Amino acid sequence: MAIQKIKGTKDWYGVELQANRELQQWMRALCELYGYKEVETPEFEKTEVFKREGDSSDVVNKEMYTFMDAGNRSLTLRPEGTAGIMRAIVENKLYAQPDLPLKVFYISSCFRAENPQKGRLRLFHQFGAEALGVKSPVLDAELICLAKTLLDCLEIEDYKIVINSIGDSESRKAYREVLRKHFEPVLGELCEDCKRRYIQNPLRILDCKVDHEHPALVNAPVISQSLNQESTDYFAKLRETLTRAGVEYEIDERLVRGLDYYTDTVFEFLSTNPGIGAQSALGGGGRYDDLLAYFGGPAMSGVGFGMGIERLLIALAEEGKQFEEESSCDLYLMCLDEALLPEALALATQLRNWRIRVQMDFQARSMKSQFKSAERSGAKIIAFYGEEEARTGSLKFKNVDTQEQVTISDPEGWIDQIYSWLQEPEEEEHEHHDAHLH
RNA sequence: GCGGUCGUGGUGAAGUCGGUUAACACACUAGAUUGUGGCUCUAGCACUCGCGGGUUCGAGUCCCGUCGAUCGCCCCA
Repeated sequence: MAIQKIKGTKDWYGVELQANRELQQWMRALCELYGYKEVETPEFEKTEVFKREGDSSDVVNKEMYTFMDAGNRSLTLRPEGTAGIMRAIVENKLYAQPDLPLKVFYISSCFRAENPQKGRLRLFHQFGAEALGVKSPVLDAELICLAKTLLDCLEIEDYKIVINSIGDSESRKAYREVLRKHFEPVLGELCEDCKRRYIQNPLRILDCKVDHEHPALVNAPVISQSLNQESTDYFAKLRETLTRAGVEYEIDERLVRGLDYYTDTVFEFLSTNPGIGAQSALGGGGRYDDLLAYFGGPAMSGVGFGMGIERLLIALAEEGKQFEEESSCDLYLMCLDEALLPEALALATQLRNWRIRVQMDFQARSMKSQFKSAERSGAKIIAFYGEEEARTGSLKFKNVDTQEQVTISDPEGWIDQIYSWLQEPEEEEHEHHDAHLH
């Protein structure tokens, strides 16, 4: 059997690749607008970059591609963007700059050993931004604005923003205990998953789908009651700032996120389109107070978010937003005699030197076949090169839309003719291949 | 990692209780039409049904395994 790609990976080509690139252009353009600079870090790092002491998240504990190199060092393919960025910031002392916050962004591939499904691949792409060195709810809000603006620019409409505060690590620890106490009496009535969550991470019981209606869940204490004054004020300020910025959001007291390093602010961008599948989070992020220090940097607080590029693509497709396949050819050169092929290539090269996108036939096939190829290429102009033209040192041009034909012997004249035809905007739609995203 | 569904050409797919030549459509190639396409007509286009094994006189059809896709769980972007 033919060799197949690895499960959960994807080959990119055609319109989908084009759509992906277009997305990335928007990301870079917006980050420039917001003053975030691009950073690129290696695809793999020492395992301890991602795996930190006491980390309970699945992403880190069971979904990493970890292997030993020849020197018996444990290396890991990055499962998320933030950790590598933190390491790079510390290693290169990027934090040592007069103007804080330090604002960076990345577009990178990530690897997670999960079972694939819609919106979840083993090798996927994340766009993320991080801002370090200033702890302010206003900065949290800026990041949310950046992510929101991206979705708006892409014309994604079916989404909502949910936010929450999970407080500092002490508040969270306290809340965990409150929850354990709350659920202890009814533990026997909860599902198997919840019994496990009770031990591992009681916060997760809150968004259980099975026990959703259990009175103990409905009446569960909310985290806001466990927050200290500082965190409560911080969250209030964030809400105020978002409202002032015209950002609509919901508060979800049950929003807890999968990575362990978050403190205070957490947020998610959820697609509300029914076609998105079970993996409806387009992006998410939050504040982290202790991450930079973990890597040996100063005790700087940061905020960041990540967005799944593939998920954005799915959301766009599900909302019926299509990318049009661009024509990649201006002129199709028809060569009518096999003996003239070398000369035809010379002509094509000459035209290409004038920045005209030329495709040509390499087999001197029948005119009919060449016309078909020309049509498929999307070229607005066809140039004929056969015995007659070779004899007179000329080229015959045909305007595909108007059927107009002229024979021109002077190369300067060729260029003038081609440019004049190409610059005329053709109103009539000439078979624009509607490009679906999948 | 676990569970459901699925796997036939370049594409969409038909294939009846296992029965011998794998339908149909689109696309593609060639010709009708030897320097002007998009219409029409004609012809061609799957030594083989994801892969491996088994049952059988006979398997695309049944069984087992495996790989992959898809949907969901867990979890996450």
